[in-house]
Amino acid sequence: MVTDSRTRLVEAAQQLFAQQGVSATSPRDVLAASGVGQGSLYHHFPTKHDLALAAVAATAAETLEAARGRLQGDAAPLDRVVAYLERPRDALGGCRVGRLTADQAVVDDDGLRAEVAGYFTGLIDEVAAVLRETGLDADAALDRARACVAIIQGGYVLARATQDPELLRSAVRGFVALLTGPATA
Amino acid sequence: MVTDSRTRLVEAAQQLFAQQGVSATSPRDVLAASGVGQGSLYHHFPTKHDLALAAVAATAAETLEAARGRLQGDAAPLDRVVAYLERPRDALGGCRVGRLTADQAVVDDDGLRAEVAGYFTGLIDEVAAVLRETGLDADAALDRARACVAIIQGGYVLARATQDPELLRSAVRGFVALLTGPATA
DNA sequence: GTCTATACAGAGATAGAC
DNA sequence: GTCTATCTCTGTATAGAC
Repeated sequence: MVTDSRTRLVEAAQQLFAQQGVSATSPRDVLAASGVGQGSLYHHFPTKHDLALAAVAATAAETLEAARGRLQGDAAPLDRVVAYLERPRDALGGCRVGRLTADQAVVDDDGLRAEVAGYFTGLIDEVAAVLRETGLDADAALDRARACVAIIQGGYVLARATQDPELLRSAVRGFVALLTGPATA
Repeated sequence: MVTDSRTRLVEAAQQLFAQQGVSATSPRDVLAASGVGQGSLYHHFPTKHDLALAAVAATAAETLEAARGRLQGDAAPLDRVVAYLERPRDALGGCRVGRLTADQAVVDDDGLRAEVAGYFTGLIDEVAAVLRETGLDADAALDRARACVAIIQGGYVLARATQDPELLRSAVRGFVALLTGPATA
């Protein structure tokens, strides 16, 4: 079965949003990338907003699921968090979800922002749950989980600003050294 | 002496870029905000790119200077870093410089990106220098300085995503607890 | 469901008068 | 140096045939 127009449109939009953001991506761009005709786009998605919502929701869900997979497993809790932090990333591309927070049109739209917010709260909750397994109390685990997620997002910013993936790795290294304590530092 | 057109244009552009980013801000927006006429804009800045360069450079320089001021002083080195991290910030607005890294047009432009990169490398160097005063070796200080800068940038992302300034403060709290060690944690 | 053609606003810039 | 008028291209969407 050939992929249908609707699916191709959403997948093309996801890719373009990851590269250029939502505001900078036009319906025409999506049409060209998907190979679908103009009539089809506006049949499936009456407005650009409808398409954006579908694409952002799909990206947020996929990304959160991947992270959840990594944070679960048999390894020791702290090791799983460190493995999550140190996982290879497309540093120069940036986070497909996090970058959207710089797009004012996304933040100003309740529907789009809810998808982005859901990704981050879901990810933070997951990390916090793993940290609590280490014996940390709930409040400290939440602060520390937010720091874990923030260090990745901030590392992306540094890497993109300097066009040097090493800055993401370096920031993570500095953080992990603090996280694992004097024993490993 | 009344502020001249050129200055008013740059200041208006700085404000608009902080709110909407570079790509999303049109020359017309800048004209309206500055109260200057169209002829003047294109007299002082032949293209939008010229104006963007002037405005981004000004913002990067101002922001870096402000940070330097905070990181110098008589307090103990680690206290100065913590004070820098914990300083009140416009969490929902985001970093005026860092947010630009999500704008592909900025990253793809060597001139604009150089201004953004200069801000971050300057800031990181400053933090690293202060951390070395604590006795940390150069490599560890650099990793840790990058983590400090990244935690702020990442905290902004979380705060904007959830529209809740508390997430920036919480991420910083989690990081500072690790940074100041068991003594304060 | 999909196609082509068309509409209309705004972005970015130029022209030429003052 | 500053003004108004104008130009072209693209973003976003609609119309109506197939």
